[in-house]
Amino acid sequence: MPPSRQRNANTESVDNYLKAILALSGPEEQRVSSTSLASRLGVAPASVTNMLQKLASSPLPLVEYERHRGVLLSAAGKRRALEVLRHHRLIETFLYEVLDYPLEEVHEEAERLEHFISERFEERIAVKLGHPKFDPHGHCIPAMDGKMPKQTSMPLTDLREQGTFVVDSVSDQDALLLRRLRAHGITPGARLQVTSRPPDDFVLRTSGVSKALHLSRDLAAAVRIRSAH
Amino acid sequence: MPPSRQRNANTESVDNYLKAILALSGPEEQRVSSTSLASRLGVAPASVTNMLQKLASSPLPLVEYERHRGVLLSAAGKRRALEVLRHHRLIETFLYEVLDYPLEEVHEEAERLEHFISERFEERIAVKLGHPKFDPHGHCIPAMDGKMPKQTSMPLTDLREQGTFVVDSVSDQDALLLRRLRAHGITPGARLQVTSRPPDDFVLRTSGVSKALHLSRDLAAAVRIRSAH
DNA sequence: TAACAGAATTAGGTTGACCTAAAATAGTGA
DNA sequence: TCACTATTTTAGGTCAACCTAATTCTGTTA
Ligand SMILES: [Mn+2]
Ligand SMILES: [Mn+2]
Ligand SMILES: [Mn+2]
Ligand SMILES: [Mn+2]
Repeated sequence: MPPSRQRNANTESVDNYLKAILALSGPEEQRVSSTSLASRLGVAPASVTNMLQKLASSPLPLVEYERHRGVLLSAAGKRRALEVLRHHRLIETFLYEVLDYPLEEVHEEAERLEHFISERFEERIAVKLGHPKFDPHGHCIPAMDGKMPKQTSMPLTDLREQGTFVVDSVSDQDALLLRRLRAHGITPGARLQVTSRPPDDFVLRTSGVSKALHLSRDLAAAVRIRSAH
Repeated sequence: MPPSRQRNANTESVDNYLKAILALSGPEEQRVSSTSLASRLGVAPASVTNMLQKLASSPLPLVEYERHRGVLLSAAGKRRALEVLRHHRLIETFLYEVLDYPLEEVHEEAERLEHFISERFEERIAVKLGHPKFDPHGHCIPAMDGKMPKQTSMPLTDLREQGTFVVDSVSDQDALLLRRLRAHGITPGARLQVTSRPPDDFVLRTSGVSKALHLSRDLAAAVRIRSAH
């Protein structure tokens, strides 16, 4: 038999599918289409269909799947997805806080390691970090029991009015965008004064800086904000 | 194409073969047989033959292989094996020093993670640890350029005379043995007074302890000693 | 309501890493 | 030197995770 490294008989690939479904189904837990999964995972749609059929028809199904109508995580699938997400975000925090990684490099490393650390490793870095609630991008870290508070932030690009806000989080998906945001002082917790009428244009002022700055749409799309309490 | 995670197109499996060949060929770099590899790696001999043929016949061969006469690492193969061994031992040291793992648990975790950390991760933990020369079992850590000082220690079971020695290193292969050794105070650096005529019997006295202790042969085989300078 | 576009699935590969069983080879000692 | 045994290799699988190309389904729009 081939070696089963994973405790739950989950492979790296399976975990990545589950995480992708969790991310794409959003807070309302909508069904996720094969194509959206394919494009997020960088595989062919046919590969997705295959995998979904397998995940749905195992003894303990990880997804609910109906042909032509997309997938949803089952209870077991969601549990596992949150476990992997916890790994991911704890590792990111660890790399940033303990190993002094630059913010834009933590994601790629975490994307790999999340699948291979033991429960002991997870627990040890959590203790070392003082059981953090947020990762360095501002994303919240699922608790050990899978609990995660509801999102209260909104995408900067959804903003319809001027005002002062706080950067809630930045997307970890694109290292380049992330570096550009950081260069502009846009990191979680930073104060943002939006001085133009979105969504056409994003003219803002950050914390101490007097010069206004203009954000391109793709940069703005990577930022979530909340009211400046 | 399947995703190529590894920088050198080396897979986890290939790395494990290279490391096993390095370990089994010993300081004299003797040829290694298929069966010894099979038993160390826990795979069928036929699988080993297959893999060796592949490793030997790639554009940049990682091993020198002749049917029925065993394998040797090529220069490239040895370089890679030492790189992975460096990962392994740095990770062990890191788990022990920074994450407070018990000694007997570091090996298993390192055995997995060694294949998945980046060069950046390697460099960062090395810095954090102050570029350590030895892992917590007392094994020496290959330098970045692959250099490693010659072994000067000997197996406790090779001892033919009484005397006082220092524990050089303990084997990391068996967690249970390791725990028993630790319970007896036998850890790298400990002083050992051997009071019986080996190799029949291993009666010893450790550092502060007055009571003599009798070591079984399998425990003794897991210990390497050097003269108490 | 029929046709069509786009989404999704099926059919039929490939590749890596393993397996078992059968065949071949090499070293040994009668 | 010949036969026997232990080692090693070959032959012919499996399984996971991917692929492309062909086919089928669905929701919309003429
Ligand atoms: Mn991943
Ligand atoms: Mn993150
Ligand atoms: Mn390994
Ligand atoms: Mn070690």
